[in-house]
Amino acid sequence: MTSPDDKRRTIRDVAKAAGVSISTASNALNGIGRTNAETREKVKRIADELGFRPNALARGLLTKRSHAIGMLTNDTYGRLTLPMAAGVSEILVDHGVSLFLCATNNDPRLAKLHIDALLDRQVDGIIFTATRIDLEPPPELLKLRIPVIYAFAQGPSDSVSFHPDDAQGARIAVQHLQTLGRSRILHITGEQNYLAARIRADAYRELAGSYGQVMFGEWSEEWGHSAIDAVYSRSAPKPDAIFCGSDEIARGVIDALRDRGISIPDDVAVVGFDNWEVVSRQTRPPLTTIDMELKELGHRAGLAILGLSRGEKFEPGVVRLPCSLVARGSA
Amino acid sequence: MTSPDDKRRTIRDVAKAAGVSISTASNALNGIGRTNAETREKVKRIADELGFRPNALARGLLTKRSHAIGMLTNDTYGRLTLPMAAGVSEILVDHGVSLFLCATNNDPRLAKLHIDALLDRQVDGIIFTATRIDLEPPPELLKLRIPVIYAFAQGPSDSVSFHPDDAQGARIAVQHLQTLGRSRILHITGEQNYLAARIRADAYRELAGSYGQVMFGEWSEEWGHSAIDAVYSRSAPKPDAIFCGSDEIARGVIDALRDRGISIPDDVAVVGFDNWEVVSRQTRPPLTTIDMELKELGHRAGLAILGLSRGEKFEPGVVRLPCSLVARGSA
DNA sequence: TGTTTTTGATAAAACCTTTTATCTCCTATA
DNA sequence: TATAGGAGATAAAAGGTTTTATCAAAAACA
Repeated sequence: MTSPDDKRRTIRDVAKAAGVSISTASNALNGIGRTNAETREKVKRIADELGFRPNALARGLLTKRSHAIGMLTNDTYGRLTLPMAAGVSEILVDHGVSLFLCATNNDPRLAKLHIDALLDRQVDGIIFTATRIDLEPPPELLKLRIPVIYAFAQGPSDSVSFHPDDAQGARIAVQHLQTLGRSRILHITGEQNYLAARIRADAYRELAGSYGQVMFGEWSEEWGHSAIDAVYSRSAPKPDAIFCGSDEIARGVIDALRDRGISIPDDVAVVGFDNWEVVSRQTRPPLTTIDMELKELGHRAGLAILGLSRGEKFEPGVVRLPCSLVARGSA
Repeated sequence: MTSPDDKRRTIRDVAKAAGVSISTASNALNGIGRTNAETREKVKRIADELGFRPNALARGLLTKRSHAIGMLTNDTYGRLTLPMAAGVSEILVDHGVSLFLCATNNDPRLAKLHIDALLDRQVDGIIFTATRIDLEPPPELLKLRIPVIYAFAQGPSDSVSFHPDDAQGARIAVQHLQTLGRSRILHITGEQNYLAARIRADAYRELAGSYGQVMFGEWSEEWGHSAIDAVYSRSAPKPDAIFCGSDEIARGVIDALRDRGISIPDDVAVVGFDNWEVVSRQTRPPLTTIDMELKELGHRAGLAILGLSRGEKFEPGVVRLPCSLVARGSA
């Protein structure tokens, strides 16, 4: 005598308890085929009573759809990746699809290992995410039989990628400052070999007028500091607003300005980029900044991979999702 | 005529190409049963040439081991969770086990949804992680047939949990300050209703001597600020060192001390807690702080769940993993 | 030479579902 | 009345693997 909870119930148990065949039980539960409404209800009720849940492995083996997708990411500390993963997950769970998380640490060998494992598990698709747009995805991804979506990363030309609209984000930042009456707007940003930094800088230049000037440097608070030191140690006319390439840079900028007794936003207005709340909420004053809507980006990527895995077609190319401005005290 | 890469190769293809039966192919590939060394090599070679990889669904269906485990987490912004997930993943990938990531957003309904999905997929085990130790895990976890590990979270008494050793972490912080010759050490920390905060505070009190004083507040930079304001607006003797409950608090403390022209570490030494590099590397001076070794915690949790899923036994209870001190400029 | 072991290989069952093809009743039509 | 058609149910195949039981041939033994 074994206890009733000893092992999982199978559809065979349900069928036997309902006094029908396995196929009838399956049809009834899935609501397909020709089934009498009465038996259908009975089977469903009994399945419920027994706590029956179909074995996803068996189902996937037969239907060739595992209802799982893989997400490849190259970072571990996750300021960019995790919001996206949360967005993806939110969409998937609503569709009964689970998410494999694979951290590749930028190691091609590890990436291959993970991709193989995902294929072995018959995932319905793969989302590749990166910490910067212009990062090469692992070559193994290019020739798969399953769909691949690139989020915050650049896929090959016939693939579909989702990026934040960096140019639009830069524009709304500059326009916000101009609406506040600022005309001498400086742009302090990160490394020039980041595509996103160049796109933002270009968009900024289009609007900034003759005063416009871009200072490339690093993605660090320290660089924000030293950039301000540089600006105020030269004789050129001083800015009345600064658009920063990241919240961290903005934090350094704000700290440096405060050290000089410059009032924010009265003397100089500051706008950041990222809306990384742990930074942007903690500056004094709190930082007005650009939000890349990473969770929404995850939503879109999730919907896309679901659609593709069902055979829907998507226009190849880069989809740029609009950024939004979060107004706080600094501008 | 279909192209050779049209679909995945099955073991049947390998068997046919090698001129052996399916069972022989299986035995050869897995190195079990009685197989001639020569045929074994041949089968392996041909499987390799064909790029054969076994279907994990079929294998899991039969062996009842899916070689996948689920990780339940309640946060989305991931400062604590993601390093742990990376640690777990590192261990698992070495053992050919994949990781389902489930973000529950602290929503019990969502947690149940995810747990059910994991069970349907026949995961070999579940790791529950949280953002604070004293957070109730979802009740569904308590009565599963598969093993559950609690990481950074408190399971029932017969379960196995992994926590950072908060008491030891607090002790090495205080001892470090004392080694530097400081005797008036203050403890500024977060909310008292966090168990971790209370444990650290208790350990601190044991060592701090008569000057010892704990200021509970919030886990924010702002609280660090206002705590310093409070300390310096009263007439009591001033501290020569401050042990902070988080790096964010420490950052607020350092900024406030600098505003007052107090030199760090000469006048006041500061130690943080978390080693959240984006904060601790950016303070001026850089922050000496306690690292909870979250990745190592992930390693241990991963090894534990692997062991349990193979039927090994683990002593129930809480395993406390030692923290380490990272010396930078502030103390 | 006849019998028992050992070796190597295989057929078939099993895992749990879904789906196709079949089958049995009934009812409606000619 | 004979036949066609439809409703409802089912047996069986399929999916890809592992494993058990079986089998044939070669080797070892008496």
